[in-house]
Amino acid sequence: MELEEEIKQQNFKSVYQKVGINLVYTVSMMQNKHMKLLKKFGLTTSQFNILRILRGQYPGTASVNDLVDRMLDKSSNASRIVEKLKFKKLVERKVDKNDRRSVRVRVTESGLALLSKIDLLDEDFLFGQDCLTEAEASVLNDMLDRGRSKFTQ
Amino acid sequence: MELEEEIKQQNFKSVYQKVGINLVYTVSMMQNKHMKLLKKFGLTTSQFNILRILRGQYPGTASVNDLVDRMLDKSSNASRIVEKLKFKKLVERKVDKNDRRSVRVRVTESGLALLSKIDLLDEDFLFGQDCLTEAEASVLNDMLDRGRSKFTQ
DNA sequence: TTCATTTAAATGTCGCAACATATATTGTCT
DNA sequence: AGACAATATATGTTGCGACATTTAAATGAA
Repeated sequence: MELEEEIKQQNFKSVYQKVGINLVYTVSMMQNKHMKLLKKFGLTTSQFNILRILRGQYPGTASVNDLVDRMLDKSSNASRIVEKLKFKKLVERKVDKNDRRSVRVRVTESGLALLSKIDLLDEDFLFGQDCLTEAEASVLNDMLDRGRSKFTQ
Repeated sequence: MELEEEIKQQNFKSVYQKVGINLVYTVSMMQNKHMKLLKKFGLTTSQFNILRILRGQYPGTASVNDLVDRMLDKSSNASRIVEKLKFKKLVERKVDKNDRRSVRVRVTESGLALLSKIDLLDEDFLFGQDCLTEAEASVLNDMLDRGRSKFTQ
């Protein structure tokens, strides 16, 4: 369905304004649906993102600081999120021997198992071949990269 | 800057996965920056969205239900958001004469004035001609429309 | 060594969003 | 009319995110 119908707004000032609203609206729909999926596994979006970053490091570790850097939604609460994941035994923490201010976080076996269960369903949240050709997807990535340049602080 | 650098992740499973992450990341950057602008005017994103919808109806009104329907981030708290806007004298409320369950909400002069101040700065939050040609922007809108079809409930 | 500065993480506080439920009014069926 | 469902909004509760502050440890300069 076209955006105009979905949000019951007929006129945009420009095609650029429409892109802006379309981006926000589309991504918020994606995220809402994804959130509902994650909730079935007892995870919030932030918790899931952190687990995924940790999987990328496995069997190595990441510090809380690394996590903040790499999170899509940079959150100042990373340490509390890690705390919750630890409570669920999805990650383990250990003070860094070389720098005792720092904490090394590693995803557990059980965390990896949970992630791979979610992986199976996660494909559904992508614009896939049914929506875009690979070439189109590349173009889209490029446009996003160009657009994002305005927002890097 | 390319996504890979920004989030310090080198490999994606597919160009489609990269599109997904790119969308989330780019929109979250847009929104963060927009939020900071709105905060200077004492508004949250939801409050701003509601004001804009009401401007679209001006000098007419919208019910709380209309607002929920048209909000980009559908919120069950629309009535409390309206309450806050009323407290700031940016909107006024009146019980519907024909259906006394319903409330008619209208943006005030002062609300419109605030919106037009924000309008002046709002252009900066768009992918503009500096990023995309009009033709590209149309293609982007079309791709988003196609992608979004997977998420309509 | 000592003291200020920087860095990493944790914590306190506040407001908003999500979800469930309540209240008031209207519509519908018999 | 009376009972019950449907609709529109409001409200109670809970948990998370944003921001500021604190604690602890490392670094660096005098």
